Amino acid sequence: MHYLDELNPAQKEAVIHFEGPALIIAGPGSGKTRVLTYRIAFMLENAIDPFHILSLTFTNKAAREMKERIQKIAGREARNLWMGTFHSIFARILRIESEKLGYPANFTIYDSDDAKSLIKKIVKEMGLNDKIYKASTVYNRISAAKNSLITSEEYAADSFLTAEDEAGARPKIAEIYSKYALRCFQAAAMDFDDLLLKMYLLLKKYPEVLYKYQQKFKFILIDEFQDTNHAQYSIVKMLGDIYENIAVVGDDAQSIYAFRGANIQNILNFERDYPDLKIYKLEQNYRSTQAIVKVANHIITHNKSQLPKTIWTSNDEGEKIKVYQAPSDNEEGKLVADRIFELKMREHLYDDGFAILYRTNAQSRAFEEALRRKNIPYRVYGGVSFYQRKEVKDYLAYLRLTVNPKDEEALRRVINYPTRGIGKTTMEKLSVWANEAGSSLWEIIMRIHEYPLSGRARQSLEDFATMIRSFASWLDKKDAFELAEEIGRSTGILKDLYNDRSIEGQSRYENVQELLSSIKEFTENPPEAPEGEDSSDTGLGSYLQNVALLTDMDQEGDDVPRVKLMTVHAAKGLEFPAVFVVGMEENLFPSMMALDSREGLEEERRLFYVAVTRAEKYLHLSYASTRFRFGNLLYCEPSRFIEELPPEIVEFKGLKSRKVKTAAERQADRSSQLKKQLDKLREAKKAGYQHQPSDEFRPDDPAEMQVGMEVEHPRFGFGKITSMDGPADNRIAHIFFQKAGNKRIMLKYAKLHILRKKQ
DNA sequence: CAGGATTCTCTAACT
DNA sequence: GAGAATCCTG
Repeated sequence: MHYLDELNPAQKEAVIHFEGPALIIAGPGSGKTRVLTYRIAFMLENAIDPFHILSLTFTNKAAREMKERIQKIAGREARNLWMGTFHSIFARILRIESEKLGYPANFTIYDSDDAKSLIKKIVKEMGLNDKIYKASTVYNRISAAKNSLITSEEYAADSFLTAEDEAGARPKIAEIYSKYALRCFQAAAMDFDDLLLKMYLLLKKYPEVLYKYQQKFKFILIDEFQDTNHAQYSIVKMLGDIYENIAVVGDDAQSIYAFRGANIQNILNFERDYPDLKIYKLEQNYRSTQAIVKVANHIITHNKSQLPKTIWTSNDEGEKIKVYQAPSDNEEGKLVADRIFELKMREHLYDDGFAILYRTNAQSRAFEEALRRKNIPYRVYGGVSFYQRKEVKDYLAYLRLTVNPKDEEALRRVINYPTRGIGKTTMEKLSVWANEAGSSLWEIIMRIHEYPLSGRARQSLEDFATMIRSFASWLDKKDAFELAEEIGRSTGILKDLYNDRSIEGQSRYENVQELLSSIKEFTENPPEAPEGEDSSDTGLGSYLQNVALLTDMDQEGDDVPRVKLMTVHAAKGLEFPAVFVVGMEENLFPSMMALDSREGLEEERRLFYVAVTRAEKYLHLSYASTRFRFGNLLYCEPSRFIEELPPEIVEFKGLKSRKVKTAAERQADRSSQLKKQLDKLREAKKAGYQHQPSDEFRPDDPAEMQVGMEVEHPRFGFGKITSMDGPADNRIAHIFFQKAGNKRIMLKYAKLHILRKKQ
């Protein structure tokens, strides 16, 4: 049978019309991957050169699997396809074209920890309050700018952005951004977002480079198009501008990355940008039972707008969807473990047929414990990933430094680990000199004899530099594994970790061993490169390029079947016979952060839709009435999403009534004690700091307030009244707070304590 | 300067 | 309640 005959008419259409712009709207379980694979296979069959095909996916795993499937149909030719994530493909091109941007080909990729740590340092150096300029806040702001293709210069010149920052009492963000960009450049490093921004700038600035890749990628395919952001779309649009052979596959109902700048509008823009666009709709679901499809369709109708489509299935009706209530988060864990055990016995499922999906990584704990108790093997995906562990990062930092000694984050991480007498004071001196000279720390160390530094510290620095350089001299002679082992030995980190015989110490040592064996795996089995490219590159540099963009999901599969635990986000694109969506509570799913806006809530609902549509046969939802969060016990109410389920196909287990609280009751809950605590924390977070009222704080009579007084506010801290206005019965004071900046305070509500009458 | 003790902070998702 | 940051002491 020819593979095209496996397709339904809609799928077939989408496969065989491979020229010109195409939008394939693919509902969950509608054979999207199959269409993409066959489309490429069909192209190869029709004499399209694989070197001319670029296929972009969201995970490395998806790319790898697709490539394998294409190889099965089309043969070896398939390895010449360019297939990968946006980030990894662009990183590859940027390495080739690096010198145009003034970067070396061996540039480092900073992960978000590296980026935040650098931002933190810059904030400190600028003498700013790190409570207001929190690394994560600043990072997010810079990241959003980059994903909108705004460089640091453009940012500083953009009056809207800077006005926003000033209104948020963070006027220095533009300055931090430009310093950050400079420091990354000096360190020969790019962060995740740079891989997009710099790629865009490269194509924009060098028409000949653009032309080269336009000619190379005559056919472009994009998976999960609903989750692309502005930068990604702009780049692809440029690349496809000559031939317009762009096929995108996506589902607006599964758009769950708006928080990262993903833009559903991209789908609409796409229609606008390509008027002769062909649209295909894949509406038949092959994955799930009728019950599950019905529930999913019903969920999504609560959202206001979406592209019209009707998902249907010819599968069996299947079991009703079950909803469980548990008294606490731990009980929820037990309950789910029990159900898994039961279902496994009753339906003869394997452990890897089960997935537990939650909203936040922190929720995994209760389930891990319960599964362990029942001896059910499981694996947690995501969370603190393997590559984020301290010992792994330390080890990798040595490897990074060997390849790129300018890498400031790597240098700082290991310059005194294991301890070699290079302390804080020395590092501060180095920083100052580096800033003065506008160069990297490494370059200062190279010329340390030109700087006034006393004997011991200087000797240590020189020894350190000699060691790193000796590693570097092995780069072309040893493969990644040999060199990594050598580095572990001569730096003493392997011994250091081995000597710690505590439980945690042993696990750290094991992690490092696992890292080493994954490096060995890489050298024995380097990822297949297209013909003509250096495919035998098993060196350290090549390994690091690979590892920087790996995620937890890309880790090797298991020998034993295991229950899978992950966030709903991580489950995108996956399917399981039995799915448990847990923690179905207000403020958790939907997340508290999302409740402020309609868009936020609708994204949560799409997320729920994604969770539900992962299930093939059995779908279970659960929630807990109490839960530990923030170290204290919270009373929880069921998620509004539970309320929205169609009652006729839902079974409520062990519940007195399926009635969930009314809006009024919900409002009442909102003012409960614990809620207040959380709200307070949230506000403090917004303001960027938390003021602790002093002991003698007591509110004074508002009538006494006058211009020029110094006052204390329980939240904003200390400040001075600069002016007052408003009618006598509603005086509004303008107060300049030392930390919070200017505020307008309504005297009749605010609690103010007078510190000094007038100066 | 190092290592231990203590305090602080954070819990939304991912490349 | 964990992990990081900071403080404290030898």
